[in-house]
Amino acid sequence: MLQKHVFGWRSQAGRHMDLEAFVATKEVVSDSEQIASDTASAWDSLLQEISHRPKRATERKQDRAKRTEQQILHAALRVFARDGISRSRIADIAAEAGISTSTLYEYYKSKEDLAYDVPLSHLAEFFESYHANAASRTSARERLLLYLVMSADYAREHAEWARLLYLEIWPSVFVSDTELRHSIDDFTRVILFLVKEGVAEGWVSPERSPYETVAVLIGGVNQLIITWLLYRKPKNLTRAGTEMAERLIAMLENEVSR
Amino acid sequence: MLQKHVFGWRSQAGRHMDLEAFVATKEVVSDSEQIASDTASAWDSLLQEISHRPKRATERKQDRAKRTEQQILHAALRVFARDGISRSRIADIAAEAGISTSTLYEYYKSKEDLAYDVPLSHLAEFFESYHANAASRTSARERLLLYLVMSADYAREHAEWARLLYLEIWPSVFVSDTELRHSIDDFTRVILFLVKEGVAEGWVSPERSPYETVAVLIGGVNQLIITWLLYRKPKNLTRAGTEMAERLIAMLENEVSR
DNA sequence: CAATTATCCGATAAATCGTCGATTTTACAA
DNA sequence: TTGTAAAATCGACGATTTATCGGATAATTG
Repeated sequence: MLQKHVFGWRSQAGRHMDLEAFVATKEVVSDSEQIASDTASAWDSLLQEISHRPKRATERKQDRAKRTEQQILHAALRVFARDGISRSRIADIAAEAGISTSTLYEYYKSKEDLAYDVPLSHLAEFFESYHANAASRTSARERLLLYLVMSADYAREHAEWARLLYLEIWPSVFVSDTELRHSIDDFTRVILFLVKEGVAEGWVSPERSPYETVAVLIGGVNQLIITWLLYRKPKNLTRAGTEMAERLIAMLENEVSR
Repeated sequence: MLQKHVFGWRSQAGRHMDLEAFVATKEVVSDSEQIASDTASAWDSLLQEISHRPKRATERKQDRAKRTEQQILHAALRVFARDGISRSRIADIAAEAGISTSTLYEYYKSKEDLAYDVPLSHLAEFFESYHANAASRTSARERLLLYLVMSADYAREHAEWARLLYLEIWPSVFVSDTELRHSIDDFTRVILFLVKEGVAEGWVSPERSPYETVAVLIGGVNQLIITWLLYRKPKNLTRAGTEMAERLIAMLENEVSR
């Protein structure tokens, strides 16, 4: 059981992207076509990396077990979203999944462990969904707009999951050193990347710290989502998310064009 | 024990402010002096209300007990901030406070109950501190700037408390129907009030939903604070908070002056 | 089909929460 | 000061929940 911690846990696969991108952009190039292509490839690598981050170290051998794992995750999401993590009982989740309590412990070593694994699959799905939709967008501005709009809309579509992630897990300190933390960090890395591209494209002020700009963007959208999750206001989250995203980007543009 | 829930709990005192403010501003007035005075009084009433929101229904009779209550709150803050709420043990908190576990239950009926009471006193202190500092500011713009800057700075000064509030409690759904939820709502009400004043003063766009504007402001500042709590970046939170606040307000101003 | 491994579960240990009655301390009036 | 009722404290104990372990059952492999 301890072995799980020592290795196999939190694989480092896919961590080489930064180096590759670094090498790629350091190549001596002369025409802007080449540069654009490099940037594009860095963008693809980033998306590739974040959607392929490995989920679990231990892989189940039997089909039945894979089904059980899915049932546990599904049941846990339902129960956690209904009762909140701290009020939820492992026994309830196991019952909901149609297995015994001890079987659940065969899959997850603690309630905390389970809670941190539940949001992962949806997060990966979001990244994949974004990856598909972003293919047609060429400018960083369009990509960023889509990203912000989609994150609000995804929360609306998967309210149980969003409730768990945004209201209970996202800010928690104790997610550190967790696969989930890496995925959450990935979420912000995408925005950071696009903001830096925005500077290159000339519609984001180079005078401002990109990190501060990221905080403004994520903060605004998340605050909107959290308010919706808590009070179901605004009624139409999709539209509010679009308006918020467009407004935030327009605000950034205003900073340079004056 | 159930009685505690039925009454005495979550006092409604101070809930009449809205009505009073409504009546005041509906008075027929002709000159702008009078309007300004009314607005000022509404502002004072708001600050008055939020800093005097009653803390607990049950008041301790003995000096020793009041000291004990303080010791519990102090110990709980330390332990919660160190271990996180869910990992903290009531026994540890009691030990840290120098009392027995059963005595602690004499004061708080559950760990959850305790966790939701801990942030209250600091929140009240923040409001009082702001109230004092805001006295010299006359425009809504200055008051809002001060509010945002002070909230970031207060988090820096009281990092343990901020860690508890921002990373564990603020977004939690289960704070609903709690005295704490009212205080957190108060926090946003102040900003909402100032945003609406900003529209009247002409530097906030009337085309935008005030609620959306509030989300942008709170979201940006909170995201900054959360990032600092998690990663201690940016190093200098006070300066970063000031920059963030000034930037956000400038962004709002940009929306109208073009 | 036998051997091996993976999965599942009932029984039970361990940890933590929360309660109760008895005891001590405090506030205060006489 | 002292008696007394109320307030506060605590140790012992019950209840709930988390987590473990060894064996039974099912799947896989050769």
